[in-house]
Amino acid sequence: MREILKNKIKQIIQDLSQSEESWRVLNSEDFSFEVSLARDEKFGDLASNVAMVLAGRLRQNPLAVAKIIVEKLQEESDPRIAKIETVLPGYINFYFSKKYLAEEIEKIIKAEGNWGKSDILAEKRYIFEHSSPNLFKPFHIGHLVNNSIGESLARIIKKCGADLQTLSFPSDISPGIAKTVWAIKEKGWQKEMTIERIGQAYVSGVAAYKEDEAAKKEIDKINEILYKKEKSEEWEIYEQGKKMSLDYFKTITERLGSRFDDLIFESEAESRGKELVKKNTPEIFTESAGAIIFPGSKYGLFDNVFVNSQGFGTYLAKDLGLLELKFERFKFDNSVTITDVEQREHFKLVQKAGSLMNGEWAEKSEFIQHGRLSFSGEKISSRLGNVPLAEDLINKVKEKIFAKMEQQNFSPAEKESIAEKVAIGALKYSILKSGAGKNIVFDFEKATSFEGDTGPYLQYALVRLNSVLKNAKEAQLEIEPDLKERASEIPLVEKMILQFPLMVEKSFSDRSPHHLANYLFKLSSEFSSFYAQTKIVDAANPDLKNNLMLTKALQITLENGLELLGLERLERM
RNA sequence: GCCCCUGUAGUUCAGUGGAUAGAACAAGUCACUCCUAACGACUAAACGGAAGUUCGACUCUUCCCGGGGGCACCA
Repeated sequence: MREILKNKIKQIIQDLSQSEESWRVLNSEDFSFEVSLARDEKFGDLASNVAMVLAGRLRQNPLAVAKIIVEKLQEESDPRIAKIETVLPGYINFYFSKKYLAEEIEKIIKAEGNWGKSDILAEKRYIFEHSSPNLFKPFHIGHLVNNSIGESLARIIKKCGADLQTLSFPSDISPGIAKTVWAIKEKGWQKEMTIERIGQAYVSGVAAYKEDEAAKKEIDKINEILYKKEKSEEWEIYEQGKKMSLDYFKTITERLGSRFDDLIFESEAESRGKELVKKNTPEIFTESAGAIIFPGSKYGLFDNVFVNSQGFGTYLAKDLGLLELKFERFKFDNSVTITDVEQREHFKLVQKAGSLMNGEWAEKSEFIQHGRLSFSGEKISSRLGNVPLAEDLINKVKEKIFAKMEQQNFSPAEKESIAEKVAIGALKYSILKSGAGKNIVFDFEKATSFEGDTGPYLQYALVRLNSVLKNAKEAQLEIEPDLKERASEIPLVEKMILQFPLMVEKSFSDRSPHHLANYLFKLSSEFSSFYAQTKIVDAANPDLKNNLMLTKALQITLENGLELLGLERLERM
């Protein structure tokens, strides 16, 4: 509809610039105007600033310009538009007709799971890399942020029509891993290795490396063994730990709702990256103090080591190797990688170095960042290191939900399943509701509160929608289109539904699901008001059929929306 | 020190150069025998500072102040 109106207005301006003397100035000039969603119900449904954009050029009063355009617009009537008005300082506001809205609602119900789909990325192939774990290190809440945003963006990109594959890049080789292997061996834990013990070993290995000279030497030796893949006791510990860490990674990411189409390991990328660096020295890289560095300072960045003086690739070389591996293994138009902001500058380096080797690599690769977490209020205890583990946080939230559900009669299994979905939903939503690149202040009380702008609020709205529809079914009220116009005013929530696809696209173009999250919250909130005012399942209500259609369309919108955020949908809670 | 990001109610966040800067939580008030109150209605409360560009700036530019990140062998 926006496009239709915009084109009509364009046509009018073109005609006027040919017929009217005073409009001739516009002829060759480039100007851009908008037909956008009205920001408030009072301003209609769509609004255009075209008159204000033109007024300056025409040296005419914006309102007068608006009136001329509206006059032309009204020459042929459109059944979809009920009213067009001009308002100071020069806006043109459009109001949808009831008929148009009823038709749109019907389309949504027909589209069902496809509602919200767009084709802005049709025919495009994407690979999306997120949730890359450090094997041998615990999956902490930083990973939770990466996973929540990454998973949601991946789903949004798919919804925009792209053919998308997901990828994760587990770190399975690094000095940190050597420290962990050393500690496992030292403690004799290889016989009874657990994921918990691996986490503890990482912490004590790191400490020993700093404080104990002898340990440092042994660890450096182990590091070499691991990089060179030498058969040894340490290598066996490593393999066992790697498998266990990887299984754990799969378990936790599946619990969060993610599955990966493929994994590329850092060890593989390391050897590839190292070769690349060596091959391009001294043309692109240079030797310095026994290491090979990329002279980023030549390009306004900074110098950093790609291959260290021991001859091992640092993570910069690994990411370079990964670039080559991606292009070798996958066919795609765009590759997106999401990492923590602390890596922002480093990826500029990788991208610059990559572009010097192969222009296509940099052109088709995009590196985006999510914000960091900090804490306020109650501290979440951490069993390992100083960052709380994702699992501990989820479980802590679950406890609060169990407490809240005490009075309700759910079977233990049902209770468990609801608590799990609500807990993960609460955490994910608290991450997704603010801009993806912004730092998040993680307040335990707020992140786990179930009131207001929260995941559970959205899930609860859906539960209510489902419940209303169930009641309607039991009362044998059919959901069917009714061409009779609504007797009452169109509720705001009905108009808001139409914005859903726009929010999906906006979330994609800003690479941030928060637009969708905020929209779904506003939609749910508006529905809650409607629900409080209107008894929907009421055979005596003249708008019964319209209300049932609306409820169904809302259910579809919220279901599809929650799916895109990666929140689980619930029948009851 | 240099580079990048950021600064909106008490708090946590929204806000395509345009119409009265929106929410949520906390505070205060009300409602609640009715499709699940994890709900609804209402009140009070904010653009870090200074210049500039513009018909018009929270939004763009510059400077200052505050917060975060990066700057050589960790990722």
